Amino acid sequence: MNFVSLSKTYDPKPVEEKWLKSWAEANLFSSHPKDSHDSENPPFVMVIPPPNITGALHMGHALNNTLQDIMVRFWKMQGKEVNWVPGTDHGGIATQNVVEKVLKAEGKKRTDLGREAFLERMWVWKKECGNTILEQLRRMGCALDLRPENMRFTMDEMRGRAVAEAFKRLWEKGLIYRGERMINWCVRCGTALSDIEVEYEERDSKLWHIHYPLEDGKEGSVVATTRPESMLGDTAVAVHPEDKRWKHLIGKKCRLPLTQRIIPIVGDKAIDLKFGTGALKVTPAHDPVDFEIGQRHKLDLVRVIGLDGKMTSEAGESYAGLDRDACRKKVVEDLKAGGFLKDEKPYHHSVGVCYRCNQVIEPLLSEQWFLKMAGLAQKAIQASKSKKVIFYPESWERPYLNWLENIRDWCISRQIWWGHRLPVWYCVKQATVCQPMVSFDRPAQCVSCGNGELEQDPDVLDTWFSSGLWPFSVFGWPEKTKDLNYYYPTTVLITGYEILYLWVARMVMMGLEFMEKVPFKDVYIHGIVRDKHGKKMSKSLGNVVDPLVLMDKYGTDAMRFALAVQTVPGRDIQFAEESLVGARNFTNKIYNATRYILMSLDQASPEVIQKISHYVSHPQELTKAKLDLADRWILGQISQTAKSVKESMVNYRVDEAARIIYEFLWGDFCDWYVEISKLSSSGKKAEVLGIACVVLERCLGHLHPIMPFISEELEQALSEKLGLRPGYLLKKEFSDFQFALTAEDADRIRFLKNLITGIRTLRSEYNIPPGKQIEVQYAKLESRSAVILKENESLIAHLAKIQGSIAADKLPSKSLYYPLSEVTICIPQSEVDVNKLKSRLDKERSVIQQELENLSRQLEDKNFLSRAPEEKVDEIRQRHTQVKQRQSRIEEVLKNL
RNA sequence: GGGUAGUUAGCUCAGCGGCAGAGCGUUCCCUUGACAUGGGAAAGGUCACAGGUUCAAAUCCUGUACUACCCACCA
Repeated sequence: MNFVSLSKTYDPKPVEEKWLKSWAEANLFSSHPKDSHDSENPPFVMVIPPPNITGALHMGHALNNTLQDIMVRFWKMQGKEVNWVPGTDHGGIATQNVVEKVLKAEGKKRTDLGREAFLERMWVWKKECGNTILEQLRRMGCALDLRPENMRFTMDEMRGRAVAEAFKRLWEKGLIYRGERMINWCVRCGTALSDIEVEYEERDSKLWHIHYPLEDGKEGSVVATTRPESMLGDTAVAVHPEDKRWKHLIGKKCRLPLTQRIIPIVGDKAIDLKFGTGALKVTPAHDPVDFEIGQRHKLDLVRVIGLDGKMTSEAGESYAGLDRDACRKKVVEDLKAGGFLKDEKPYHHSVGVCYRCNQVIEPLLSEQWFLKMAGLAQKAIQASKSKKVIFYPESWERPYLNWLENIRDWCISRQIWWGHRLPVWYCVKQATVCQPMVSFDRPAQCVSCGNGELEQDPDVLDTWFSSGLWPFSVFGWPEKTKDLNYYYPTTVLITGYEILYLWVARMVMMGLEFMEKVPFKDVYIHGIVRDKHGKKMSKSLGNVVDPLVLMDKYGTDAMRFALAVQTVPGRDIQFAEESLVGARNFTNKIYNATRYILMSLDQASPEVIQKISHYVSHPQELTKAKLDLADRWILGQISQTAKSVKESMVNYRVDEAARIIYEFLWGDFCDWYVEISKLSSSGKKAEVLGIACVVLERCLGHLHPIMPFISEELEQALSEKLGLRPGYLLKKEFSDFQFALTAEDADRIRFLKNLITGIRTLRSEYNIPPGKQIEVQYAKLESRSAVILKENESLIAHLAKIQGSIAADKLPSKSLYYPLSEVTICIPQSEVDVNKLKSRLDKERSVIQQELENLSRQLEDKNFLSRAPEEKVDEIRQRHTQVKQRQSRIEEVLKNL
């Protein structure tokens, strides 16, 4: 790129395209396993949370993958062998729903196609959607080896075998069982769900009070319910045994309204005396609590709601076939007509809904496959308590433990088509007699009777079952592969808190069960990306932002930076597009700073260039050169920055790292050093330009994990200009460079910055044009400060735009004054607005007065002097001296006005 | 009902024992030869509230209020 002739603003598009192509061609992101695991220098390994193939990636993915890519690039640059394993997830119900929606638009249902044809459609979808996702990951600059042969998919052959093997082992261990239980049924999706796949939503409804008369028609009990339609399946009324209102009824029978059924009134301690009427209608077939009560009292089960959400024939002639909602209306009407409805109160409560389609969940009794969790959870709890798994931030450990401690068996079977078919085979001839067989491939014959006609269980596994195996299935488990040996366990998992239980906890359990090692050492939990008002992004709210659009508009680096700098571990981001403007401006700043340095290099002689490139390759040599204060300062700053950035990165504080680089690059480097460098004499040029190049190059290195494109572009342009061997930043080895700023130098810089700012403030306040050269007098200058001023005369002149300066013994009259601790700055003027000057100084006086009082109080406090650390006391003393000096200067000026 | 996090400038958020910070927004000045996607300067704060610990609290502890989220079988 020709920086001199090209535009003044950075254009990310061509740069991104260029490097994406270049990185892919260089196969920069692949990893190769070593024969043995080196525990001294373990590889950095991460498996991607495989995106569901439900559509395009959203901002959550952008954040997740930005964070992962930052860690990957960072550790790669630290010289680690890095493997970031890419893949996608089949996404079970979610994906099936998406394709069903597409079919619906064509006027078809999945049942019209049949299982086989439908699955074909699913695979077509998988291919398209998978490619879209790949393209997005690529565009984001993710350092993933996305070649087809390196891609994993939860439903590819290898992962399929892993799933079947895991199922088989758990089955043989007796951890998987089949049974009829109360499960969560999604009427719309037509499948069972596990407990954590049910979400709860607050809804406005009613609480109906219904009179259940006694058998003989006399006054019985009044029950309270939110689900009147379920009364058709009631087989008892339950009251608390100690409830004075109702306990006399226990043992009696009542007549279930709208039916001919006679049901008992039972006493059960599970009843909450304070709720509703204190009497509960018991529907054992359609409510988990009622089911338990039913078990305790040996009640009948009457199923009135079918799998399709319609009332069954058991509901009675007038209701059978009605949709559950319609039935509710009719039941309420009928109760009203029959005089049974005693009350109808507005009621706000939470109802369970399907996490994939938002429809109300129907709890019902069904035969399903379950995985026993207690033992698995116990090991996962231990792993966390013994710090084998560490959460960042650690506040997520408790919810994780809490969930595991209260875990219930996992319903793993789903009645959908898209997923891993249960590896269970039945003998067609004698299904009830012969043993079911568990195997990935179709067994040749029935083990019990030798019959060859076998049928596979129609159910598929919960999509999270295969996800749970991901950290080792990606490496070829159950085969003992080289990959598995070298890469497992992985280093860190980076994911959002919304799938802590669904996924993270399951991976830990499965990893411990099958690999006997935790699947990852660290878990970095990030938040979700919300809109600028703090609302969750959703299609229905219309507040969804497409990462691709943002990348097009502001550049990928800008989007990545904006996300990175706003991400505090575990916390949500309120994301406003404005934040991208700031990030985009930052890319422009970096580009222009580099452009300026390249332009300067253009003007340098070949000898100077050679010298500079020597410095860039051997920065330590700079310390031997004759350095000015500003040179020493910026070298000290970059050293400090390097240290801080690394520390933040190691602790997953990507936001801190981003902020540190931003502040250094813009605040220290551009605003001060580059400006200062502009006045360097030609004799010193090689050193100053050399320092600028060294500092900039290192800064680009630190920036690379966060902003890979622009850093690569500028670094390579710089290398080229300096005639250095080109190479990717990712592979670049920066020699260790440390330069410590002395306390004296730090103090000198502080003084100079205050001085320059002071002069600028006066200029600004009194509308002295920035370009106008003025003269400054330094009144009552200390001898030490005089030396600093003398040594940095031209620097001050340049930055504060002053023409000349003289040291004065007394305060000159008719001046603008700006008292510092060490000197009083005076700008002589023909006309001075004394009142304005006075009011500012008065204000400063009161501020400084307050500060001085605070400092004095501390220094007079014996407890402070004896108990505070010595360096703290020294610090306060020093500050006290400075503030005191400044105060007396302010007083002096005020007296003179 | 239990738990977790948050409450700091107009907005979005850092800071988490030792001078209250950044970005955006606001006001003023500036086309200076990297950048107006820029430079310089300024205004703006009872760090939610009440107690406590400490020489010292925005920061640690306790409680209160509000907000958000998570968990739980409130019919």
